Amino acid sequence: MAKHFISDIVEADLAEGKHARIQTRFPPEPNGYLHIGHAKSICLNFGLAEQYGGACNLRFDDTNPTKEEDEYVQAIKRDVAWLGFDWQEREYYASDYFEQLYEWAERLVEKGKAFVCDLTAEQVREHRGSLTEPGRESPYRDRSVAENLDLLRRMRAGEFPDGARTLRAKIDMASGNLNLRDPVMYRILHARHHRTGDAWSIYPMYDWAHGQSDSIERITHSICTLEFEDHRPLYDWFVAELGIFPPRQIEFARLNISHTVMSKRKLLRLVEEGHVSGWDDPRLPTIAGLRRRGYPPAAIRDFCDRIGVTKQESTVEFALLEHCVREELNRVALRRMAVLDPLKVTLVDWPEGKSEELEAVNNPEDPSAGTRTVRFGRELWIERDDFLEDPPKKFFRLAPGREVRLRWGYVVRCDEVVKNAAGEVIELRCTHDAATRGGGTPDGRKVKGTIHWVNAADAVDAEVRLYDHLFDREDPEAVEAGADFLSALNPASLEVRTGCKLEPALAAATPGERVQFERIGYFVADETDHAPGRPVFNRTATLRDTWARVQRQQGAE
RNA sequence: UGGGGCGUCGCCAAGCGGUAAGGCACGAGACUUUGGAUCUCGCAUUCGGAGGUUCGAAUCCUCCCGCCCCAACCA
Repeated sequence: MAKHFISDIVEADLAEGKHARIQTRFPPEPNGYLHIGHAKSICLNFGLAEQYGGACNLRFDDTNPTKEEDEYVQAIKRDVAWLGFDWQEREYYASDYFEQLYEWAERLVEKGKAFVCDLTAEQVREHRGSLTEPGRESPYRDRSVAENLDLLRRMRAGEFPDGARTLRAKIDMASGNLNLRDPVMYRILHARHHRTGDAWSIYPMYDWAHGQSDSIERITHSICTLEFEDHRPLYDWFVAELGIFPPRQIEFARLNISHTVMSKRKLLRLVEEGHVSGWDDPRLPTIAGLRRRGYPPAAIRDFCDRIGVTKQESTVEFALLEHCVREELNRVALRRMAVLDPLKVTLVDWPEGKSEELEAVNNPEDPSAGTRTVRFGRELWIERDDFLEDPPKKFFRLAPGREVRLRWGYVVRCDEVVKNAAGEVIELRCTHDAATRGGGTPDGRKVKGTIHWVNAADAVDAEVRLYDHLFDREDPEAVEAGADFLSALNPASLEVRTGCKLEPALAAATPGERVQFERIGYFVADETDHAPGRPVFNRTATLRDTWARVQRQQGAE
């Protein structure tokens, strides 16, 4: 795992003997699905624990029953496990600590450090002051301990309606740090909680629950994102007033990636307004989406390792993520042949009804992946892009009178181009060189081009989904004045192809299986729609395409 | 105009007073039965700016500039 300022801190703490072992935690709120930004935090927290011989807890920060659901905790658990991390029996919930939190709240009231406030939400806001002006103290700030205790107990007992009162910490209304201006600890909420049901009518604010939850779990290094830096003095204040175990909070910059959005609010909107098919839409940066897109967990972990951990706000190029995916898949994905846009080839010198079995390598990067047999016959499908009637310079594929090698098959020459009434090419009539079986050229001649193909007699039809960036620009927020990020949606982010031709081995793929379609890209059998009788593949990433670059250069000249 | 944080190559990111790592991207070449992969080579005389300290500064000091976060009974 990479070295960074947080691992430096951990190493120093361990070296000084400040801790015998470290304890971290990943604390999601179960109000949405996890995305790759969370993966950065998961890899960091679980990674540090693993690297330094500590442990990492999975704790759900479920303090707001109006937004949280069990569906989300299930999805989060599945995603963390899929990423390759194990929290063992350490699955905790902030709601498990509600009783302890409440006891501590009474203790602060008794110490005169918290009070029940009757101000409305709007009045609290008015009293808070502004960024440049100090706030004003609540008129209820000096209630007696006895009255505060009585009111707090009645709040808990459910005697008051939602929003009628709050419990507030008594700190400093003049602080330059707004978080210290008598922050709310409890609000009245008659809402059913996904775990505690109707047991509570008051719920702790995140700021009141988080630090204490860390303390209860004896978290040595409480790692969070930059926006909580201002909250640290408050967390430290609570812990000091309570005299409980003090976790050390360390903040790092959250992950941003180009061409996509990462905020839960925006993701929720894309899902709810139907701009994508759901939380697991393969175009989304959600863990579920990346999984369905075919991204291997190892690639995501590698990515999180490479981007580093700093306090610098940054946006990582999508290309780096894609590089990690390709690197992993290149190593492990079996090669298969599939034709996405079929053009018929007939070998006129090949006997009708005759077929041969050829041996094809499964993965040139991994000899242990072995070989498979592919059937070759008189009629074949090739990629329409692999033929050009009037080829430009540097085009190495098929053209009238030209030779090309059919991968693992024979070298063939195009003798005749058949067109329909509209003038479109509908078939190529070719001859093969019998001496080139398997693709070799015994006479030593160079055949520059090699193209993929599928035998028409046993090709399997399939649906293939081609994905591209969900947004058409690096920064989806960089839109015309008055427009929002939805106007940056890429209309071509999904292209569904049907009637694609697959070699038979692909029809047997299991959902979630990742393969390389030779010369095209990496694909995955869709985890929910793919079935033996109805193959459906999603494009994970294209292969690097040097020809496309050459074309761009030629076009630019 | 209050508080907090950050400014090193197109994008990430090392560097912690001794004279700018690495990755991605990009470009050139080699090799190739995937125009894939792989391999070589190139890519910041300069570290937001200006002063200063020092034999020596991205690293220390001063001032300035820019960007981000904070005024939910959200997290």
